Parts: sequence; C-alpha cells; structure tokens
Amino acid sequence: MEARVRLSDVAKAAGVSAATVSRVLRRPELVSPGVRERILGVIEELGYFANPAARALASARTNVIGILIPSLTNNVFADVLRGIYSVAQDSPYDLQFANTRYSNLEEENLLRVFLSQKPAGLIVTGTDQSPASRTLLKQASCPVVQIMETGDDPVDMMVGFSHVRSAHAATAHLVGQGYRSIAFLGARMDPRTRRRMQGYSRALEEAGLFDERLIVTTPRSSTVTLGCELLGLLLEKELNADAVFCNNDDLALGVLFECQRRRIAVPSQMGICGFNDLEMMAVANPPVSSIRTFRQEMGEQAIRMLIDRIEGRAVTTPLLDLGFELMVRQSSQRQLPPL
Amino acid sequence: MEARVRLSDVAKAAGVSAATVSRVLRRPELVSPGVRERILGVIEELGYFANPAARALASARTNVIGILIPSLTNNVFADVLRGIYSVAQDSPYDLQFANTRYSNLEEENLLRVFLSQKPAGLIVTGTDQSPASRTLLKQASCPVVQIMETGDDPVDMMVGFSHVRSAHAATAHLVGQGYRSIAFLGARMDPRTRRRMQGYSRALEEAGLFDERLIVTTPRSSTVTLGCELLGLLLEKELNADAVFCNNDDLALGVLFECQRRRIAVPSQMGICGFNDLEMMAVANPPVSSIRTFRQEMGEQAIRMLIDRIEGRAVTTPLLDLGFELMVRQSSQRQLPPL
DNA sequence: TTTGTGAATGAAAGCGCTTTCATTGTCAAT
DNA sequence: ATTGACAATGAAAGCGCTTTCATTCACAAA
Repeated sequence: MEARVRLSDVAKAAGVSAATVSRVLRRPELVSPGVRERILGVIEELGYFANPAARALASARTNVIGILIPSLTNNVFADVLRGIYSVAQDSPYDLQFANTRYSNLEEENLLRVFLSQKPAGLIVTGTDQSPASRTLLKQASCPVVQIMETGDDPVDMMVGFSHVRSAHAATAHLVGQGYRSIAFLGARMDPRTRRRMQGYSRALEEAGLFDERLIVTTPRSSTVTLGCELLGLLLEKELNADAVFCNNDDLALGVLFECQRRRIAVPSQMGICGFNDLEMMAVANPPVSSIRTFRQEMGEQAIRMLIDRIEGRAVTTPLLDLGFELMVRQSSQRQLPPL
Repeated sequence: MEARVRLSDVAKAAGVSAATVSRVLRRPELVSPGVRERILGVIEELGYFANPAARALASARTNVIGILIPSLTNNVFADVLRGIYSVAQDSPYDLQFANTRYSNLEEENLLRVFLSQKPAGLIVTGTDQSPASRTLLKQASCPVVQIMETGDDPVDMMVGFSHVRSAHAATAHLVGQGYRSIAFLGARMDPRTRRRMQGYSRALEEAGLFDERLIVTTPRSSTVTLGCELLGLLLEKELNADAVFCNNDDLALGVLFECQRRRIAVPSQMGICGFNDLEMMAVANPPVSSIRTFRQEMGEQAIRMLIDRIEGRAVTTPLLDLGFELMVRQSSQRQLPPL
C-alpha cells in the first residue's frame, strides 16, 4: 500500500501553498489561470483525491444528500430512487439512503444521524413525520424536500401528488361504469394508503354507495399473492361486490389472477382498478386499469429542487403537484348487464 | 440553532478528559465501570452524537460499508439489499450504495471513490470486474465480498449461486417434459444473463436439441411488456418453438400473458420457465415454473461475512454457494400430446 | 516498608483539509 | 511619484475526534 497523496503533497509538487490547492478545488476563480492549470496538472498526475472526512471536518459541511424512504423493496420507491439517481449522477453530491421501514421512530433516529453529519440536503418521504422529526427538519440548516404527497404545509419544499384526489378519481370512474358495490383492498396501511382509502370513501359517499364492510385491509405488506387472499376475504363476506379498487397494482394483479381462478369474469362480473400503473398492468389479460403516477419524475424534480436550493438558485415552485392520470383499461370497462 | 454538543462538552460535564469519553465510546472495557456509567449518562442527557467526519479523520478509517450494485430498480437487487439491510441495521456500520448501471467503467470510478474513503468493507456484484477494478479490490485494505455468483477465483470472499447450473437445470427440466424446441428469451445481456444462456445452451446440446435461432435476446432491460414482445419475435421466426426458458420472471410473465392473448395453451402448446421465482409466479394462471434463488439470504450472508472479517472473526466459508431450487409448476408440466 | 505491576486516566499531538487574515504585488487614478 | 484598490497568494489556526505516551494510584509481592 503506497501512502495516499495528500493536499500538501500536491502543494509541494506544484510549488504553492496548501491554501492555493484547496482554492483550486473549491473556488477556482480565486486562483490565477496559470497557477490553476499547473495545479490541476499535478493533481491529475499524482492521482490526488480529497479526503472527504477531512474536508467535511474542516468546512463543517458535507456534500451528502440524505434520503429517507420507507422501503427499498417497493417498486414505487425504486422508481423514485432511479429518478433521484439519474439527476444526482452528474452532480457533485453523494447520495445516502436510509430505510425508515415505515416507522416514525426510526425516521426520527435516522434524521438525527443524518443531521449530525450536516448534510447538504435532505429528502424525506411523506408529510406524516413525528412532531420531533418535523422540528428537526424545520431547524435543519439544509434544504429539505418532502416527496410522495402534496399538502399546504411543507417543511420546506414538496413534490408529489394527491392520494385522496387520485383515489377519488379511480373510484368515481368505477361508479361511472355502473359498479354499485365497490370494495377497497389495502395492504400495509401507511399514511398514503390511508389517504387513498379516504378518497375512495369520499367518492362512494358522494354516490351514496359507501359501505364500510367493503373495505378489506391488512397490515401485511402488499404482494400479488396477498391480492388473491384479500379478494378471497372479500368474497367470503358475501356482499355481492362487483368491483375492487386496489391500493396498488400488486394487489390488483392478484385480484385478477384470483378472479381467473374462480371464473369470475373481469370486467363484467368484477371491475378492477389498481394504483401506480406498473408497466405490467397494460399487458395483463384483460389489461388492468390503474392510476398512473409519476414516480421517476418525482425523484428527478425532488433532487433538482434540492440542488438548486443548495447552490443558492431560486426555486420557482417549491410546492410541486405532479398530478396523476387515470388509465382506463378493459378491467374496469363494464359491458353493462341486461336489466 | 443551538451549537452541537461536542465530545469535549461531554467530557467537561462529566468531569473527565476527552480521551476517557472517547474510550467509553470505542473501547469501554478500558474505562472503570463507575466512570463509564457516569459518562454514558451525560452522553444521554446531552444528546451527544459523534461527528463522523472527525472520527473518520482521526482514526483513519470509517464505519462505512460500500455496496456496488448494477441496478436499484431490479427486483433481484432490491431483495439482496433488503437482506443486507436487515443485518446491517443492528450493526455499527453505515451502508453506502452506489449504482454501477451495469458498466464496468462506472464501477471502477465508484470503486476509487469508495476506496478513497477507506471503507470498513465492500460488497460488489459479480465476478466480471475490469482488470483495474480487480487490482483495486485486491489491494484494498478492507474485506470484500462478491455477490450473485460463484466461482473459484474470488477477490476475497464470495456468496452466490451458479447461473450456469441453475439454467441448465431449468432447461433440462423442459427437455424432460418432452419439449423439443426450447427457446431462450434474454434481456439486458449482463454477465449473469450470459451465463444462464450458457447453461441453457449446454443442456440443449446435451440433448441434441440446440438451435441458435431459438435464442432471442435484446439489450433492453427486462419488463413484462418486453416478454410479450420477445415471444412475438420468437413466433415470427416460425420455428415451432414449444417452450421458452426466460432469463427472468418478468419476461416469463410477459410470455404467459402473450400466450393467453394468442390463445396458445400453456403448458400443452407452450411450456414456460422463468428465473428468480418472484412471488407472483406461484399465483399466475397457470402458475409459472421458475428457478428459485436465495436473494435475501445472499445479502444477509454477504454482510455477515463482511462484518465477521472486519471484526477479526474467522470466516469459515469464504466461498459460499447458496444453490437454487427448481420450482416446477403447471406452466412447464406438459400433458404429453397424443402420438 | 519498599518495589513492581497493571489498571485508569489525562495531556497533547495529530488526522487532512478549509478559511480567515495578513501580506505582497500590480495597476489605475491622482 | 504617490496613493488606493484589488487580485493573488501564503501562514496559521482550527474542525472534533483518536491515540500514543506519560502519569498517577492501588495493591500484591518481597
């Protein structure tokens, strides 16, 4: 192991002081062009890499952007992460993820850990932080973006969409198709799932069709298999459900599979609408209706806003609603039954 | 903003020197129980958090474990990450991910960045690093685990399974079921996909059934929709394919959907076998055969081995083959056609 | 009592950078 | 020529820890 090249080695080799080398790296405009080029040459030649710890310690800040998401395995967050990544890749910032596992307490702890590092910025999920977390975020000396939801009380910046409105739209669509006994299937009842349930409930109340027995939920996290099971539970209740709005597409696909197995015709005997519009929904048989959400774009926008703020640029829209799109497909287009 | 609590603040409040506080944190056995308890109390009371930058700078090492994976959005890696997480959560180590995007060049760059931080350990994907990366890893002053594959020439430690053997088993199974024109569908031809293709080819050659025209691949990354398309491409070739082995389950599900649409009976007219055994495969109609791989366990083992090594414990099996399991389901169990 | 030993603690020197402040040199304005 | 302003650079003081080395003290052995 050869010793690491330090800033002072570069300085010595270039015949300048350490301060000047540091300036070349941090504020190159402060160094005369000739010296700057020479130093850059030496850096290249020696293969110098700044020690991030020393840098962070001396400057009392890092180039770390912390990201708190509830789950790594959920497709939704994977897409968001991809968006974040694609933008951050070309920036000088390092991303650091942490997984709150849908726990406000873990979130709070992780937040403290992150903040203790003086991150350049922070991305957190949702609006349902614990009061302590919220205070921490408010007092944070770095910009913060909340993602996945909209709301009128951002900690700092926010980008997402309305779960209530999108679920309302999906449910209203089912009502419009003539379904009368529309169930809600929900897994892992996180705040966003709850809001979707709210949108569902509101739409049915407006149509005079609400019946709480039609709501089937579980704290387990959602899978296709779970969709099959939840449909089974629903059918056991013998409420003559003729449609289901699923909290997400995994469940919706499971419902579709289970309907096939039980010879329940989709969409005539059972309408199905999912949530998130995973790519597979469009190629299932029949294709499954869903609410399209802009997950990757959400990630991209979040990190862009953050970087703009970090670098002192004005953020024109600190509260960004990306909306949603109802993708109507065969699974929810009922051929109206004969009277 | 209240000033951060420093080690020296704790020391002052506890009436001891900074060195002693540091010892309580790093090597508590060196401090007498009474003093230790008192200091821990003060730490708790003041809400002291060590500054990781200062710590790293002073000790010339970090508690960061770097993880290099090719993709964040792939289910497979998501499962591996979950495994890694579940173990690391209760350890003092911080995880830091980076995404190589299936590029050896990016991997090399990221490796340099990681190594410049003197990580406590490193997890990298696969065995196909560039020669330069391999050299970097060999010279690394920290333990390294390669995941996702087995091989006889590990950089340091390795945990995974044989893609060749598992694909061979899947293909041999299809042969055994009486299929005679077995296609291979592959997307994003990364090294592991290639090895699966090798296993497929070998099995068919052994059976005297190999025909390279039956191989349909694309550099695009795999989706269910792509499975539909690839099946379309295969059928256009009019080779009377009667089975497909898919590089992964996304493709396999797409093939199933496309068969349904084209009224191709599965498994009688078309056998299907996927790879990875995502949970949804078991509940599709018909259930789809697949190769089960132990992704989460792979992550768990990888980080365990790493931590054991970091902490100086002997690793009994530095080259761990987790194997695989052929999950035979209806999609590949042909009712043999009449003669 | 004296001595040696080891456990417990403190003093102080960095770790490799950044940044403030001081210094020097250059050039336009007077 | 003199002054002032500003650009370019260097000296040096930390940033908040860890760790080496020295010191103190208690206690067992002689």
